[in-house]
Amino acid sequence: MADPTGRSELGEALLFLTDDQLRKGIEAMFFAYRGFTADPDRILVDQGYGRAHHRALHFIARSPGTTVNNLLNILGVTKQSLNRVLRTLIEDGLVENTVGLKDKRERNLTLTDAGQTLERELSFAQSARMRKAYKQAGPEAVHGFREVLEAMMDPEMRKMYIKLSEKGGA
Amino acid sequence: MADPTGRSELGEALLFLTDDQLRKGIEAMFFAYRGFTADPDRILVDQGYGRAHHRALHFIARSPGTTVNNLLNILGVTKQSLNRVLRTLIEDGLVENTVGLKDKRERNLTLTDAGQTLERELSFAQSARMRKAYKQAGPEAVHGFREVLEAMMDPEMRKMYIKLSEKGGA
DNA sequence: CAAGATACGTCAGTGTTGTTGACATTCCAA
DNA sequence: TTGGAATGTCAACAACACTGACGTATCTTG
Repeated sequence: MADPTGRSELGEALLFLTDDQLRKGIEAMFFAYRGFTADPDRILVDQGYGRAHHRALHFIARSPGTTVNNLLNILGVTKQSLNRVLRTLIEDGLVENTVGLKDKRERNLTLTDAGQTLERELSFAQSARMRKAYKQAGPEAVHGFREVLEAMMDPEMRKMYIKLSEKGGA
Repeated sequence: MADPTGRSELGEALLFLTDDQLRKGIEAMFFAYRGFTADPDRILVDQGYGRAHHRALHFIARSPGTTVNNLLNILGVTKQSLNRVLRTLIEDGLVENTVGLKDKRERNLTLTDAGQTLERELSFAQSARMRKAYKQAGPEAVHGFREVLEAMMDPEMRKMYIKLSEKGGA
């Protein structure tokens, strides 16, 4: 509401769907995502890691004991790519890799204490920015924020997202 | 409003700032950004281009005649990195590079007809997803979406974003 | 048990995108 | 006019993603 695009012939109900509004949304996503990743990136550079390491740490922390295959589905990368990242994390003693109990083909991934420490540091940095943004925008805006993001996901990603939300969020 | 997190001891006013809510926001950004870039990426692969080419095309289309330096500030990469992208786009006849009139050190960048065609195709694909998400979430949600994203940007990025918004959006 | 499917890891090759370093051109100001 | 700053270009290198192929261990099914 209060949408000063100057084009009123469509009626106010659809003004938020003009090309200009959509373009603003696109550019907002671009610039915001840069901020979103900036703080963890700074920490990771010092350690010789990249964004891929952060993602792996995050989702292992989120689902301790998860399998490689599950992580693959969540992250949407190839196993070769993930393997490179996991290998360095295991070598550096941040992630532990144990043979599955039920199915010995599987590997269960967990964070070591050192891994948890780094993950919490990254999470804290990213959350701090998110908290500031949330606080500044207010609860209603946050609700809308998540509504739009959720509607923007591919269906399969949305399933993952909801599954994760339910797990931690009840 | 209507925030069913089940934890009421903090008082409803701050429930949207719990660690769990912040984590959901982080994961929503991650999954949504994948969707956000998925459609253009598919188109670009066929052409032998990447996401960097899309970004360059987008912001040249947005500010025809812009300089390399300006683009550098917007995109936040090194000039060498941008130059490689620009070179291929120029070689392929999608972007035109003319010596600056006032300052001959500068290069003014514009899209050729072919460049405009591709840029519109990419923009259309990305906008289509954004439109669907906007329509599904509704105008109020869209407002909140943009509020939060804007609050998440680094100050300098926010300046760029607002400057661009004003240019196209008046 | 034999055969096929599944889960994971690895090697080789390629492409995009980021980086640093070196350099040419142009502008501006002392 | 000369030196410094700004702008843009070329070259080499590193990080990280992808495809394709293969090997091993394990599970599942006929």
